[in-house]
Amino acid sequence: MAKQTPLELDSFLPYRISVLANTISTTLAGAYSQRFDLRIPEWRVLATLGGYPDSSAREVARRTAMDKVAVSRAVSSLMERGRVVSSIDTLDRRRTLLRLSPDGEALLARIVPLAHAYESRLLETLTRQERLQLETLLEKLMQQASLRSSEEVESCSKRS
Amino acid sequence: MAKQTPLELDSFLPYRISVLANTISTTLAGAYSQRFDLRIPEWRVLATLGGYPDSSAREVARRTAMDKVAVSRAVSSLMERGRVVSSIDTLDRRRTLLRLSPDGEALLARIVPLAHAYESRLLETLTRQERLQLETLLEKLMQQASLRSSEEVESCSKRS
DNA sequence: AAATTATAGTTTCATTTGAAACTAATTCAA
DNA sequence: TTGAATTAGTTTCAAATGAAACTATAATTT
Repeated sequence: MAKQTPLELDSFLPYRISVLANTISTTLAGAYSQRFDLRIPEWRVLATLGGYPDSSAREVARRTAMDKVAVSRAVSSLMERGRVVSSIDTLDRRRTLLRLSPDGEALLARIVPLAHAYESRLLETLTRQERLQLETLLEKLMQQASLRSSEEVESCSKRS
Repeated sequence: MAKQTPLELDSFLPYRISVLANTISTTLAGAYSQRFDLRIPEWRVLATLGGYPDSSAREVARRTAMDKVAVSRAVSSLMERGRVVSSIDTLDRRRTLLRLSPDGEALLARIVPLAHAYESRLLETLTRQERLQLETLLEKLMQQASLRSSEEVESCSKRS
């Protein structure tokens, strides 16, 4: 032990969550990325358009918490491969409405089971109760995480 | 609802954890990155060397789950700024032993409270019980996540 | 209705990242 | 012990990412 609590990285929550998330993303992406030639941002757009056809890029960005550049690139790539088709919104010609092509639908239909299987695997060692707890915890953490977290943190550092 | 369960991204666990982790990392990094001219990989190396002086780059990589290239770059940058010093291991001259300089120690001492404050903030809405549950859940999830997750997933996709 | 401001989306450029090749030291095997 | 295989760490190159500038359309102000 050192001066203060020396910050054991292994038990530091932000770090643990980051490692967990990374492991999950990488593992899951590994299951479909090369096989379907689909990177994570594309997968997210695909899944979103599956649920919300005729979204604009902006709407997809909002739903996925991706930034608009990432969405733009993912959409281009999906369109090149014929997985997404677009049409101009006649009411607002700045907007492009996006939807899956039949190919895109088919691809999504193949990946969804993979995704669900992986999710099940993650959850399989949890009891019913623990799954409910997880729900609660994710919600609470997400809420705290996205608060402008600066106040305490800043005041801590102002002096020194 | 569509064909099968259409994969609502908002309730898809891998996605939720990824968004949470991203939000946390970004927020936390925002609190020290520009102020101390320290990026996330550097911060991780710094924190690790604080706890485990005279680690080799390899050891740091293992502890932080970073890859060796990232460690190498972070170490270079920390050394340029005089925050880390190195010495060659006389028993194995391939290895470089790393430790914090006094400056590095001082920097770490300033950031640790910020990190702890942010962690506290994340946890502050959780009851004592929920914190224990979180502990259990993170462990279980991490264990499942890092299993070669392929079996089920692959078998699912082989056909179709 | 002309000029200003705002919004949707793309492109550009600079930075970050990762994989693979590389250098140097060590260990193992014949 | 020489030669092959390992291991530590760095460098190189190509791909991914993000911020800011840019284009085009729409909404607002005067």
